[in-house]
Amino acid sequence: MAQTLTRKQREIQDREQLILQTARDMLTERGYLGLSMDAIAEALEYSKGTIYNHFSCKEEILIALAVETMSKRSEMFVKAANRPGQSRERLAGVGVAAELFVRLYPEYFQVEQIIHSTSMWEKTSEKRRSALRGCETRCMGIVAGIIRDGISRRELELPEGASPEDLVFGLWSQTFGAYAIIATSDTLEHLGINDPFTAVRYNINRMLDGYGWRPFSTEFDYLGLFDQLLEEIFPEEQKLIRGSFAL
Amino acid sequence: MAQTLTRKQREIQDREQLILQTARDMLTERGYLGLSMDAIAEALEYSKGTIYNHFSCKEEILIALAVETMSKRSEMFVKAANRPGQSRERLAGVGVAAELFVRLYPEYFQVEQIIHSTSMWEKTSEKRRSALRGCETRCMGIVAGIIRDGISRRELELPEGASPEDLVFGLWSQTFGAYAIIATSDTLEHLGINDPFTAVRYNINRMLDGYGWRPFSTEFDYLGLFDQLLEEIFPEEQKLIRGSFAL
DNA sequence: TGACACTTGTGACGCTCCGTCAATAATTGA
DNA sequence: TCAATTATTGACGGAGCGTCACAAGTGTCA
Repeated sequence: MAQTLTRKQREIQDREQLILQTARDMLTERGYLGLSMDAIAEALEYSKGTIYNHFSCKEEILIALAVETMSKRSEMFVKAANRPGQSRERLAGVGVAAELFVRLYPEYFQVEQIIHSTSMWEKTSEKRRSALRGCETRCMGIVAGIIRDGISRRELELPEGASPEDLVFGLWSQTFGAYAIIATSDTLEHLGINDPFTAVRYNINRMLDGYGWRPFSTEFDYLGLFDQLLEEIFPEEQKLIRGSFAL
Repeated sequence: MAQTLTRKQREIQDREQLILQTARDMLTERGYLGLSMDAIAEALEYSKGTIYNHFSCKEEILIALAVETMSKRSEMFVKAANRPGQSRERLAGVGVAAELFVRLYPEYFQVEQIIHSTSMWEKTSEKRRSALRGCETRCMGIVAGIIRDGISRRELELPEGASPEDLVFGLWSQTFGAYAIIATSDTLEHLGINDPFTAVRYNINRMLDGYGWRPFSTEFDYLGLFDQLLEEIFPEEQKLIRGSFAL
């Protein structure tokens, strides 16, 4: 009985994964408007009611997808930040993780923007919302930790009145903004931006130089380090994006 | 007859504005999901068909709103860039315009994100799409122009392989990302970011310092200049946001 | 002025999708 | 075996989009 019960429960849990996977595929292939509860039910050959037993509304599915993906992201951040080295090198590792992430999960930016922009936020459960916030906080915490490490190692001094979080915000906006622009503009080339990913790396290095974070990008080849870290920390993931440079 | 015809045409044109205004209000008040064609028709006491004579679908209204707003933005950019002075000062003026813009039209970020994220882009007319791209290009061109001016005045040298557009991209991502985050997170304080707008100004200055754009922010009080420019270039608009600091 | 062509406005209609819920089927426990 | 509990179903109501045949309004000219 406990046997059967758990089997059933396992079955249900597996189905939840199945639903999410189907939803993710639909979202990737046919966009937000192509994602419908009826379509998911039909694709999985379950009735709509069953889907609703798992997720109380469409938004719950979306936010669940976001949580799934974001939690992968924070794992990648941890992995990168754990590599020993100078503070700014470690931050470069996190940068690699961030860039790799958007290449592996380009649909995430779609999901995130929809969640935040369509006033669906309120309809979602507090549990999932806080899970998502948790991932966000964790990612930011990792970066803030590296910054504090840099300060204590005297590789970086923040000016009066600036908190590590302000710098985190700078890095966050820079990357988020850039990746969101990259993901939503079909072409940046007509604007004269031929290699946006490199431009992001470059601009961030300039900002860190401006903060006086040593060694400066003039003294150390961070751009070279990037590729090196990519192979070193994420050998598996790296394979997946080989040759898909242009996004 | 020409008389009557033009009166009618004027009437129709006025109605177009009325529709857009109503749509904008609805969007601001009740979010994207609260915006419906039926609701607009009812609010204006016209039938739905009449609304559809103006805009062939909901997305057309959204993109029309975006064009309207973006064109205001590019006007503000022009106004700011025309102020004489050193290149970096002039860029600061554009920064003021950009910040003022998001405070005056916070709903724009919602609209832009929806347009790009819901696969509605394809449904809109090429005419409006290119109008929107035009505004975008214009804004970027202004910034690129200032950068080129800085280079020719020898206040800035770009490193090998970097184009002015790459720096424009950095400024664009930084501001876009920051404002998008500000607009969609209900609170940044719990993350330790108490004054995000100042943080943006600060981070951008650091990036420009990193590029070696003189005078450096250590030599010149750009943060003070910001407030000064706000009063000088946009005295009218400034009044509108008085006291609404926190967004 | 009145008949005719043309433009503009209308709202019922068909369709799709969301989320519900009473009815039905399956599973469990005794 | 059978009653209680739990899971599943799909018809249904409701909301919104976009269409289209028809109605109302406007201008033209004899």
